[in-house]
Amino acid sequence: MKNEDLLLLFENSFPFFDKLTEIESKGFLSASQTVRFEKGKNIHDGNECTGIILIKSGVLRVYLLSEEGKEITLYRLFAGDICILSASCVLGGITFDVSIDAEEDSECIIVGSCAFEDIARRVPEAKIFALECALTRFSDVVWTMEQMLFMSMDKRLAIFLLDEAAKCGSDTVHLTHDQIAKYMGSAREVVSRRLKHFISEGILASSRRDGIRILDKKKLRALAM
Amino acid sequence: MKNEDLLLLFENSFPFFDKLTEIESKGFLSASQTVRFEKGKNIHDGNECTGIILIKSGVLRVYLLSEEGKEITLYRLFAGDICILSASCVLGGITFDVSIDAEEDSECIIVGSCAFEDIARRVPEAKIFALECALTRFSDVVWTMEQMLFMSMDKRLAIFLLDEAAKCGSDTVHLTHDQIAKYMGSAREVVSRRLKHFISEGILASSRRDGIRILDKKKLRALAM
DNA sequence: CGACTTCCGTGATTTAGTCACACTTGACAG
DNA sequence: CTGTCAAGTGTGACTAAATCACGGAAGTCG
Repeated sequence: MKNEDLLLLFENSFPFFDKLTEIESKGFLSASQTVRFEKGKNIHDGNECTGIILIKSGVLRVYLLSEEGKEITLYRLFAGDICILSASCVLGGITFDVSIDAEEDSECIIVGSCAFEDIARRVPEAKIFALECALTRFSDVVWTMEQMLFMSMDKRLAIFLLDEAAKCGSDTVHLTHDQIAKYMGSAREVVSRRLKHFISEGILASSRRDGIRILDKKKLRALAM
Repeated sequence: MKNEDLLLLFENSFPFFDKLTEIESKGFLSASQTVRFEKGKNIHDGNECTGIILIKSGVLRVYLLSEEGKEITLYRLFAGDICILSASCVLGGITFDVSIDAEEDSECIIVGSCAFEDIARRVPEAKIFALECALTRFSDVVWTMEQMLFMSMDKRLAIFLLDEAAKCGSDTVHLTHDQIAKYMGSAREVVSRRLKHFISEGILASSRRDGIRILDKKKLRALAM
């Protein structure tokens, strides 16, 4: 990637970028590297401080991982989004660890956390940006939590499928039951059974080749209410 | 409360306070009022923007409330703590609502959100302070979430009781089963049954008058691991 | 065509949450 | 010193969800 392109991208992605001195922005650029992750690959596992990740293309999944291997997806990040929790060391007050996987083949730019930390110390706008970025994720997490606690499996599944269909602009969702379970913090068997139930009601159709297709969006929406 | 005392309190509680001009700090003071809440009273219900709450004494409980009346406690605030989510309007990116109750008779100072918003716009340090404050709560919420998802009821209850005992510096916890259930996002019956189980194992003793007393801290700690 | 992997289906069991109702305890008015 | 009342607790029956333990189908590749 050419340096001018990178500069342009940073100007668009980081609102504080025009507050930096020439030296600072050069340092910022030189601490950045473009990285490709193939689908399914782990990007960050909570131990080291990977740095700030800017997603150029693809999808990243940010999740909690328990010692026993159970997962719950906190949120997902798409092209243009910025992942700040992979650089939690630059944020005072974050005491938990997340894991991050590439959900699709993804191209990202990683800004080393030290470089960012240095900027954040000197430029309040940069610090504010990072904190605000983290805070929008706070909202995502609370939404996930509310779903888990207050909604039935059927409702959550209906919401998930509708969301997913809307996101990829099609009525068909290409995900395995196991993936869905992990997004929802549930178990594959549970998802399978609920899906089977939906299919028997004529709401969905499913095949290995074609994935899960939504037949009756109205009924599904009614379930999601 | 005398104005000088309030000033001193603010200087100690808000690290950005010495960055304010005389006019700003006067405005800040005049937007503040001391309020007493009696035990059990609701302080904030998510709709209006109450303002920033500084706890002088007592305990506040911050929780999510579902439409059906189900609750989960996110965290609790004690003397010296600052509640920022009651002024979520000053934080960009917070899209959820919390409810807040006084868990004990509490004395608080409430700073009007408009006044704070005004300061935050002008003084980066104030904004950073508010965001960082919110972020430490983010960590609390994730911890709560991890407990709910990854731990058994017995383990969570053991952790809760040990925490509680440590907090009040005694081996006896004075809470009803219903309160405990609400802290843990569970149901009273479940808590009752698990407590009964603990009692039958000789880990706890319980009476209406004296509350729940921890007899065998070692066993309880083993359960909490 | 096997051999293999990934994904899915299903029953049995356990844990947790929900519902309905009865019992105990302590407070306090009469 | 009782009745009455509310708050807190105990318990069984039921449902939802998670977990365990399989076995079977469908695609993949040597």
